[in-house]
Amino acid sequence: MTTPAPIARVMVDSPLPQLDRLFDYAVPAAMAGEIAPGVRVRVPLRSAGRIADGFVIEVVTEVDYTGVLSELDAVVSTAPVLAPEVVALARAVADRAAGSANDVIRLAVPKRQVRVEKAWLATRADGEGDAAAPDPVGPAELADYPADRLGQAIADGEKHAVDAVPRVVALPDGRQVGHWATAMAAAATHALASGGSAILSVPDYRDQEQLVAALEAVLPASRIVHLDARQSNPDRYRAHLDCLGQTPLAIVGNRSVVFAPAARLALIAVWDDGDPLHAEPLSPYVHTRDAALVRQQQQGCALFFLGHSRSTEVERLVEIGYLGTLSPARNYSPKVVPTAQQAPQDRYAAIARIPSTAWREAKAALATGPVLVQVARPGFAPRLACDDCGQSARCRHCDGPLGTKTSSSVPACTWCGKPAAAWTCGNCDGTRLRQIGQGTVRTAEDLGRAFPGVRVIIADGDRPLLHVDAAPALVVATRGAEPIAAGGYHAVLLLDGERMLARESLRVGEDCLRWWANAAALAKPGAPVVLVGVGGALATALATWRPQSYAAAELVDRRRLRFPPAIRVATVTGTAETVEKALASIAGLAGADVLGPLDTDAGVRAIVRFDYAQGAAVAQALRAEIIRAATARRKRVPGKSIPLALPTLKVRFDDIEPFIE
DNA sequence: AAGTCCCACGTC
DNA sequence: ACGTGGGACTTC
Repeated sequence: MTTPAPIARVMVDSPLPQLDRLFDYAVPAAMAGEIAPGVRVRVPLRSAGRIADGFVIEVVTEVDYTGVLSELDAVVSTAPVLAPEVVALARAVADRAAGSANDVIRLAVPKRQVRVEKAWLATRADGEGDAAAPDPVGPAELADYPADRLGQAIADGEKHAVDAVPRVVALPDGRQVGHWATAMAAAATHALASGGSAILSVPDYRDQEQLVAALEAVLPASRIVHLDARQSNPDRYRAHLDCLGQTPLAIVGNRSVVFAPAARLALIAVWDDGDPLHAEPLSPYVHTRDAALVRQQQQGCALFFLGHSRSTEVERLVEIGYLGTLSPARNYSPKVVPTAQQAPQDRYAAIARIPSTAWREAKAALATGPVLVQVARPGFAPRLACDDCGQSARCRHCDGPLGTKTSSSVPACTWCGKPAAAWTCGNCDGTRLRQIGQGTVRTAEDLGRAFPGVRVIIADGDRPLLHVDAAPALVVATRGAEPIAAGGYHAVLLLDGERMLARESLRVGEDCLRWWANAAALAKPGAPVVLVGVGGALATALATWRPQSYAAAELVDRRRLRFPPAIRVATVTGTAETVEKALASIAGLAGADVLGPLDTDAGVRAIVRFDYAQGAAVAQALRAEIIRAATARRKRVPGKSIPLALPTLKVRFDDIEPFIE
């Protein structure tokens, strides 16, 4: 009996939507021993001359294709770098967003590094990886949550919104981290102890630093892997290869870590899912949260969304019963003091725009420890305007807004950085500039005068700072860049609430609450957190430490207005013709409506709104239209022989940018 | 995207 | 009758 000839089903790496599917190739006898799902191959495409890269997805003996099969051109390497569970995830999230699985795979598999790969293959051949017993892991205690609840949830593969404890804790080695990091690390130990991996996604390197520190306190270093954008490509590739092994690992990283290989996955935990850094800016724009939800469904692992506040998306999932909630065993609310703008009593406090309550709290706290001052923007004067007509000053080169970085520096563009030496107003020909607003630098200078003799520390994008000590100091930081103070801040002043709320976005409210809650969580227990100049529902939600109530109220509004995430949206951009056809293709679907189309700089744009239940149908229909637009014959302009550019159609799901309240 | 086939038109 | 150039078509 002869064994049937193997056929490799290959995902060809191409940006073309019509090629985003499997192609079947005969496997030459010489390659039969080398191919397996996940290996990189080179394949002929269309004609002998053209060779494309691809991944073997399956090896089968029978296929539906009736034509003559081409043969694989070459096996690039025998390392199975594209894991089957990653293929399934890429396909599913791409389908959900009417995008290409290839685009997701490009995010999921780092660029090949030959040396790194050879070294990995060599250790694998030795049997080293699997033969050596992995360092043992015991489940760490999840103090502050009801006994065993989180551990049980992981064992049972439950899905939860987890309310983080707003405290700073000291690790055994003395490092200070947010309590959330220790909770996430402890959850990871439960996953690993049960024989499964844990994927831990955080928005930025600052959070990653805390999480890694917390993990190192409870896990052997051999069980921790990081995969993030700041790594060099060889490091990233090495980490990727490590994830392919059989040893359960804690895999830490930023948004793309949800696509890391992890065969026996026991837990996905996402920290602060409302942070915009969790939104993937590359097509098909899959958010960490959505990828995590899809992957949980496919692999049946536990899923936690941890946060000091709650995104409206997670609140929706809680309300429909898709996610449960896990809260700390007792109340850990920070002591929040909302303060309307009051006339400051101290002259210097007036200059520094600090109301008297805040000034008194800061002064008292500075006797014993550090005080955090959160502001909206970095630099000295974040914005400049014409002193004559008041119009915002813009850059001559790129039209970006001008600002100054220090009290003495030349005004410069905040986008392109070019100095604006001899500025004249585009509106009235005025030449004098007026400073608008106060950034970290100016606030620090003003506070230095209001609190003479006190050490002032600045932390913002230009001056990153992760930690400050427990000695008295004024720490002026932009939102999201706040350092952790040893033992917690003795007072926290949230200064620019009004300014932050002035931003035009559907998410201002939840963003502000997230920024304030994350800053409040850095306070020492019982230390005052003064929210300046903001009242209403947001101030109440922060003061009562019930951010989920705010999210729930926000969701009520979004339902009334049919705004995301009450419904889903797809932004459809293209030519008048392609957009019209795309809209026609979904016209019959119940629960879908269309805003537009209207003309924009990027072409004709329409926004489709639809219920979650219609998501698959909408995505499928729009995907078909994308392929149709990409393969449509070029049309000839009557009378001319020049072909028009290919008709294009772009579709982006769940982008809230177009929605402004 | 890009190689190949094919048809139409042009020239001898 | 034969050459060639631009488009349409397809990718296992």
